[in-house]
Amino acid sequence: MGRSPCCEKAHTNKGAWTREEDERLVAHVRAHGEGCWRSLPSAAGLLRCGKSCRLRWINYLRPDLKRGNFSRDEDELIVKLHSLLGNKWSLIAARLPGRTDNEIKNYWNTHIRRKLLGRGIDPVTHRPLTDAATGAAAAGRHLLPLQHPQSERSGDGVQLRQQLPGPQG
DNA sequence: AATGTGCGCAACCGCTAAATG
DNA sequence: ACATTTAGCGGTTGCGCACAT
Repeated sequence: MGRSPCCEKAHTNKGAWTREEDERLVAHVRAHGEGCWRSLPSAAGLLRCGKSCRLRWINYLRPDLKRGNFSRDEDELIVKLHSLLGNKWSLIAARLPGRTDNEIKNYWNTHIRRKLLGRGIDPVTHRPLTDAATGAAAAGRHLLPLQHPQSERSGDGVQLRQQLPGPQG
């Protein structure tokens, strides 16, 4: 049958990573590369799920991460890309070197989304909010999810790449 | 100074497409 | 062709900190 299980269900740590765990993960990836996440935990001596290791590496430990505040250019680029791609954070992150999809997603939800709402712009459609929608947004209710036709999962925004700006730097 | 509240970030959860036997 | 697992993605949650009361 298929592959062997992803990770041992028992004896896996959860929650915040310790410094020692980080060091083990970094050392292992440096030595062996970002290969098979499934076998990485045992090979690196970590009591973590491979999925957790991958997330930790991509979002926090990768050496090419910028970290720190988003520049105004990055801010504007995220808004522009989001208007074209919708919540395709990985695609947006691919256009922002040194930034991760998780980081951009967090930044969007905590900063940009609020900023757009403050300007009376719907963060989903990037269009001016109607009075009714404004009321709903102000009340913190769920707006109807609006699919960006170009950003359907199947299409993956491939066609869009022609109209998108190139990677920064 | 103590308590309450909101925000930001890291990590987890659940799902899907792709890969594998 | 099918069943099963992996890798990756997006949504959500929970903790810790800063600020307000």
